[in-house]
Amino acid sequence: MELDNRKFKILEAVIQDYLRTGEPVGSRTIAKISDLSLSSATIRNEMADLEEMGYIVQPHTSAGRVPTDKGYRLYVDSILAQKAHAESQRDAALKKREKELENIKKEYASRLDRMEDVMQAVARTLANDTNYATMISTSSGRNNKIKFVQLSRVEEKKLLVVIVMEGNVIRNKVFRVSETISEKNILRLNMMLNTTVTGLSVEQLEERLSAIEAENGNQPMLREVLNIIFETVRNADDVQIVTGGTTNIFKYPELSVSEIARDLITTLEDKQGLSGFLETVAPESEGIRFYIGEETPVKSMRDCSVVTASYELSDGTTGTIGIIGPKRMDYEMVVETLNNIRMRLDDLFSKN
Amino acid sequence: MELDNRKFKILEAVIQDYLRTGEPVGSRTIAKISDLSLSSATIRNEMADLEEMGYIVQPHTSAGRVPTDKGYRLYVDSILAQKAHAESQRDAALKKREKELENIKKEYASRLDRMEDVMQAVARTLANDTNYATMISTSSGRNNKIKFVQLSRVEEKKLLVVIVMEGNVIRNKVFRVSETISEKNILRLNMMLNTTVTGLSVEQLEERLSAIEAENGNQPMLREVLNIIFETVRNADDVQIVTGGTTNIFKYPELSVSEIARDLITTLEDKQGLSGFLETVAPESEGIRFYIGEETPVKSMRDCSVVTASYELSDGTTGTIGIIGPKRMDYEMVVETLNNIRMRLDDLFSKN
DNA sequence: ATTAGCACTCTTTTTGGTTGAGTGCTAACA
DNA sequence: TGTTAGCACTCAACCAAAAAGAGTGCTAAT
Repeated sequence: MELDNRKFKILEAVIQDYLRTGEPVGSRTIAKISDLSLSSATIRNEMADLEEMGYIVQPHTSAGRVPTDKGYRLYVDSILAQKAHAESQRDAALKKREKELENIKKEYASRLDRMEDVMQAVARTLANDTNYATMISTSSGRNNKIKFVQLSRVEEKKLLVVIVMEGNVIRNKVFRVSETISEKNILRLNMMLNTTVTGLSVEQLEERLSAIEAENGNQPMLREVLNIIFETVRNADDVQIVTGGTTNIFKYPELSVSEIARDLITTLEDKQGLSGFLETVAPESEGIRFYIGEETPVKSMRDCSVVTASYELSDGTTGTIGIIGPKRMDYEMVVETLNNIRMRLDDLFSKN
Repeated sequence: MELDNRKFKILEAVIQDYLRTGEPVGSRTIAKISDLSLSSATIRNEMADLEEMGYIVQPHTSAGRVPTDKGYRLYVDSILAQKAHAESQRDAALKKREKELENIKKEYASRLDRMEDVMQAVARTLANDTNYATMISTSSGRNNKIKFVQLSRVEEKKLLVVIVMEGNVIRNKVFRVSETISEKNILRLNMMLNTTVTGLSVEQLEERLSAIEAENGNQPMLREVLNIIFETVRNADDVQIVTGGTTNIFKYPELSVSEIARDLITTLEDKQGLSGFLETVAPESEGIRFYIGEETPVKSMRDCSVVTASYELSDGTTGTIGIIGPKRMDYEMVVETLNNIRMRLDDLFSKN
C-alpha cells in the first residue's frame, strides 16, 4: 500500500491533534479540523490503512488513534525536509530568546571562572523556554592547548600550580612535595615550564612528557611537578554534564506516572548515565538528532523523545545539548530553539 | 487532662507502628503489640483522650489513629532526652559508615580543588545510607583568611589573579586591564599584595580597602587589581548548596503523589529556595534540629520532616546538613547518622 | 470513490451493595 | 473506680453490574 498525499495529510492531522491534547484522536475530530472536507467514514477507512502501515495504533478497540514511533519519525523527518527549504521566519520569539541570552551573558561575565555555572544557566533558561527537561554536556576536548603555567609556593612544602588553557579555562591544584624548593628554583621551573609546556595540547603533553624530562636532565622534582600538571590538565578534560528543568516532566500526564517520573528524574540526577548517551551522539551528525520513544539508548526514556544538538566553541570545547520531553513534544519549536542556541553559544563564550 | 505514663506508652506504640507501616493504627493492634496487657476497649478510651489532647487524629471516623505533628514532636523530644543519657551503642552500622567516609575521602583527595564536588559526594552517600533526600549548605564564612595571592600576565592586557584561602580553597579570575603593565610592575604588585593583603579576612579586606590604596600612593592600577581581588574573594564566600538522593522521596507513597513530589523536587532542584532554610537554622542551636510537618519554613515540605545538623570545620567553613523524609522517618537512625557525619566531617577535610 | 447509518466494542463513569476495620458507648464486672 | 465485653454504628475500600459515550468497521446507497 502506498502512502499517498491524502493519507499523509490525515496522519499529520492525527499527530498534530495528539500533540495538542495528548488524547487518542478519532475520525470525527479529523473530519472537523482538517480542511480535506471528507466525511468521518472516509477518514476512518484511511486511518485503518494508516494503522495497517504501522503509523498509528489504537490503544484499544473503539478508541481513537495514537501515533506510533514510526509515525512520529515520519512526521519529524517531513518537518526537517520542509525546514531545509524555507529557512524559518525570524519572529517575536527570537527577540525574547535574544534577551535571555543577554541575561546569561551577564551572569557569565560575572564569574568567568566557572564554565559549569554558565552551562547550568543555559540549561535552566532553555528548560524554562521550552517546558521540557534539558541536559548539556561539555568536554573541553583533548586538543585544548595550555596557554600559561604558574607555580608558586604557598607553604613550606606545598606548591600551587595554576594552569590557564586556551579559552581561559583555569585549573589549579595545591600539592605537597617531598622536599623544600627554594624560591629561586621555583622561578627557574616556571621559566622552563612556560617555554616547554605552553602551546601543547593535553594529548601532546602526554606524548612529550618523558622527552621533556630527559631534555631537562631528569630532575626528580621536575618529574613530580610535570605529573601533577598532566593530571590536573587531564581532569579539566572531563566531560561535564548539567541538567535543567527536570521537574518540567510533571507537566505531561503521560510522564507523571510515579514510576516513569522516578526513573526519569533518577537518570537526570545521576548525570553519569547520560554521558554515554550524549557522547555517542556527537561525531558524525553535526546537526540535530531525534530519538523517538524506543529509539533512545536510555531505557528510562523510552516514553520520551529526545532531541539533541551538538556544538563546538571556538576554543575547542565541544558538547551536546539535549531536550527531553514527551513523545508528543513540539518538535518544530524545539528544533528552532536548538538551532538558535547553537548558533549563539559560540558568541556567548568567545566574547569574553 | 494529664499525659500519664500509660498514655505515653500508647502514644509511643501508635507512632512506632505507624513509622513502620504508614497506615493508621487501631486499638486492637496496639493491644496486641504493646506489653501493657490491656484490652482494646481500654486502649480505645485512652486513644480518645490522646486525640482530645491533640497527639493523634483519625483520618476519618472509624479509621485508626495517625500521629499529628504535635505527637511526633513529643516523641522526637523524648528520644532526644533518652539519647542524652545513654550514649548510643557503637555497632556494625558504624563500621559501614566509616568505610563510606573512607571512600569519600579518597575521592576528595583526587580533586582537592573542588569543595563542591566533595559535598556532592557526601550528600549522595548520606542519601544512599538513609534512603531520604539530603541537602548540604557550605559557606566559607566571612572570616576566612587570605593566605596567598599571585598575579600573572596571561595576555598583553589580561591578568590572572589566583587567591589561596585558609583551608586551601582556591579562587581565580582572568581580567582585562586598561593598560599594559610591565613584568617588573607585576612583580612589585605581587610583593606588595602579599605583604598587605595576606592574613586578612574578607571582612577585614573590605574595611582596609581604601586604607591600603592610600598607603601605596593611590596608583590607579592598584585600585583596579584590589577591587577584582575583593570581588573574587567575596564570591568565594557565597553559600553553596548541594542536594542528593532527591528521588528517594518516591520510596514513600505518601510523598509520591504527583503534586507533592513535583513541588518537593522543584525546591530541591532550584537550590536557591533552600538557602533561606539552611541559613536561618545554624547559629544558636549547635546541635540537631527537627522540623516536623508544618514546622518547616518551606511550604513544599509541609508533608515532610526535616532534620538538620550544623557543622563547622577547622578552616572556618560552616554549614548545615539537612535530611528530608516523610514525617514517619526513622528519627533515631537519622540522628545517629547525622551525629556521626558531623563528627567526622572535620577530620575528612582537615586531613588534607 | 464517497458517505450515511447502524451494530458492535470497549472504556469510563455511576450506582448500589457488601465487607471489614475500627470506633464510641453502655452495662457488667472485679 | 478502673477495666472489659459486647453491640450498634460509621466509613473507606472493594466489587459487580449497569449506563453512558466515544469510536470503530462494515454494508448499502449515492
